[in-house]
Formats: sequence, C-alpha cells, structure tokens
Amino acid sequence: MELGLSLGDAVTVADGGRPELVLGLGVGVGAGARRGEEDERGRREDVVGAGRWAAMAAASPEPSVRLSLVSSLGLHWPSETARSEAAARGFDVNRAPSVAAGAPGMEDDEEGPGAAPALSSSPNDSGGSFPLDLSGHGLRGHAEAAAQGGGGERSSSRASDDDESASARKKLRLSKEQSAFLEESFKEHSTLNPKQKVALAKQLNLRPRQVEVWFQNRRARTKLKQTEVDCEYLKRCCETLTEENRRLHKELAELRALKTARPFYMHLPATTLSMCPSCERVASNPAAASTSAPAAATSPAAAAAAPTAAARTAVASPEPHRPSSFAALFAAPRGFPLTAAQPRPPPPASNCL
DNA sequence: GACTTGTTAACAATTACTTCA
DNA sequence: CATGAAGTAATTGTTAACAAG
Repeated sequence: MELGLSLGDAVTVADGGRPELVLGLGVGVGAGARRGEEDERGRREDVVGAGRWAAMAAASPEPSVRLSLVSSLGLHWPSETARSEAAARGFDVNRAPSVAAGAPGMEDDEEGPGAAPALSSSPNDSGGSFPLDLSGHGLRGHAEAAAQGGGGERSSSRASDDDESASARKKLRLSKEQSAFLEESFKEHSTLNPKQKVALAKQLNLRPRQVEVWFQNRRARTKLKQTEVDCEYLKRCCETLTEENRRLHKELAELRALKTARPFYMHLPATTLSMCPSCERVASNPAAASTSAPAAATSPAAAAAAPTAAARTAVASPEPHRPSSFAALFAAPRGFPLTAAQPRPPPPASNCL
C-alpha cells in the first residue's frame, strides 16, 4: 500500500522539486533505450526504411549519404590528422593487405575459409594506411577492395566456423572515425537491416559482421546505461518512499493521539469526509478523495514491477499528480482504528504544501 | 489451415583482447 | 615490467519471426 501511493508521491516530488529524477528518466526515454520501444522502432524502420537509410541501402554508399553523416559529425573523412595518426600508430586494423585485396566476388561477411584467414592478424604488422580514405572522398575505392577482402583479419562470422587457423581471436580496434561514424548512425537507427549493414560496412571499410557486432554491443551498452539510470531512479524512489512511510507513521501516531482528545468531526457524516489530494487536509468534498483513490489503489506489485513506466507516465503527466496517501490509508481496511465512520482530525498544518 | 523445417536476426551472457593507471 | 581494472570487439547459445515445403 505504501509503496503504491508513495511512488506517486515520489513522482510528484520529482515534478516539483527534483528535476534530476525527471532528467534521468528523460534521458532514458530520449535515448530510445527502452528495449521494447527500441526494438519496435528498429524493426519498423527495417520495414519502412527511413529516408537516408533507404537511399543508402538502395544506392549503396552514395557520397551524399556519407557526407551527411560526416558533416553532422564534423569529421573530415580523408582526415589528415587521422591519416597521420594512423601512420604514427603504424597500423590500420582494418586495412586490407594487398594479398586479400584480390579476393573478388566475396559477398558480405561470408568470407569463407578461403578468404585469407589470419592475414595480418596482428594489428601491428600492417602497413598503416588510413582505412577510411581515400580516393576522392575516401572510403570508396580502397574500401571497396578492402571490404571485399574482408579487411584482412580473420573472419569472425559464424559462417566461418571452419576457420581453424584463427584459434586465437585477435581483436581489432576501430578507429575514432569509424566509431564516431557508427555512433552517429546509431543515433538514428539502433538497429540495421542487412542492406544498411552492408552499406555502412562498405563506407567504413569494415565487414558487415563487424558493423553488426558493433551495433549489437552498442545496444547492450545502451541498455546497461539505461539500467543504471533506472536503478538510480529506483534508489531515489525508495528513499522517498521510506521517508514518506516514516512520515505517515508519525502522522498516524499523532492522529491516534488526537483521536480521543478531539472528537471534533464526530458529528459530520462519514461520506462527506475526504482528503484533499494536494494538501492532504481533510475536506468535505468527496470528489477529492474519489479522484485520488484510483492512483492510490494502484497495485504496489505492479508499481514495483514497472516502476520506470509508472514514473514515465507520471512525469509525462502535466497536471500535478499526487495520490493522496491519506486517502489510501483510510480507504482500505487495514485494521487501523480510524475508519470513515470514525472521523479524524486534520493533519498538522505543517504538512500542507 | 496446421505443422515441420530451415533461415535469419536479435539478444544475453560470456570470452578474449587492448589499453591504461 | 607486472598487474589488475575497464572498455570493448568478438563468440556462443537461445529465441522468435518468417517463408517454404
């Protein structure tokens, strides 16, 4: 009981004076990180094919498509700094060795056993050309051949389970540019359809499998962060609930003490007594209690099961929403000595907001 | 139409590698 | 230099949706 009604209370507090709660929640919602929503959105987009992605998938990596991403990122794809950085590092994790470049007809990430496995398995042993360049606006010419060659490193696709030579998997490190590009793409679509995946992979000179894995891991990270946010929010809710519960118990004790001392309301009809949802004073308008009753009657189990959903709803609600804890307390038969037939005195004025 | 089977994609959990303090 | 922690690419197993037979 306390849980359900106090949850609403906590939300009200959040609305009123704890923007950080709302913020945390808002971040999650804004990020589209909720799994169901995310999945649905992603799958819808898979079907419908949203604007740029549709064009991207249809026309493969068109320069205009690529540039839109780049411009939004503020990246310069044949980046001199990146190139020099790559050169300084002395390796390019995705660079296709010249040997691998001669693997035409390789489709997607299905490199197969013959796709020059374990070529350049060490990130430090390759030449060091920037992967995202370069011909013209980068990515394309070199990427074409490189992508066909599977980037040179051993296949990580499940389709290449027979890649016996790659017993020890080597993990490449995506370049900052690649990561930023993927990140930017992820902001628009947290999931990819196959065409989008291939197009993106070609643009980034990665194997589609790598793009797929990146998105997969990225979704996992998003979910993890969202879980942390939710957890933090629940902690705060719990603290608020505890405090509210403590306060209610205190007030209840006071009311019990006052009960015998001040039989003030004894002459009033029980049905006219209700609780003002905003200030928690006893009022004579039954509508006040009735409006707050459904919220107060919300199942605590349900609130506990989907606290964030409830909170989101509450946050999104424009009107002040404060389930009357008193109404809840006195509405349900809980063995309290006070009932509707036993009118109660108003709470201390200090509780009125 | 109901059922089985194969394919595909997403996810969770985990492993393995890299980087850094 | 060794080491542990953190970050993350990659793998594995499971599940659901879908199409074809």
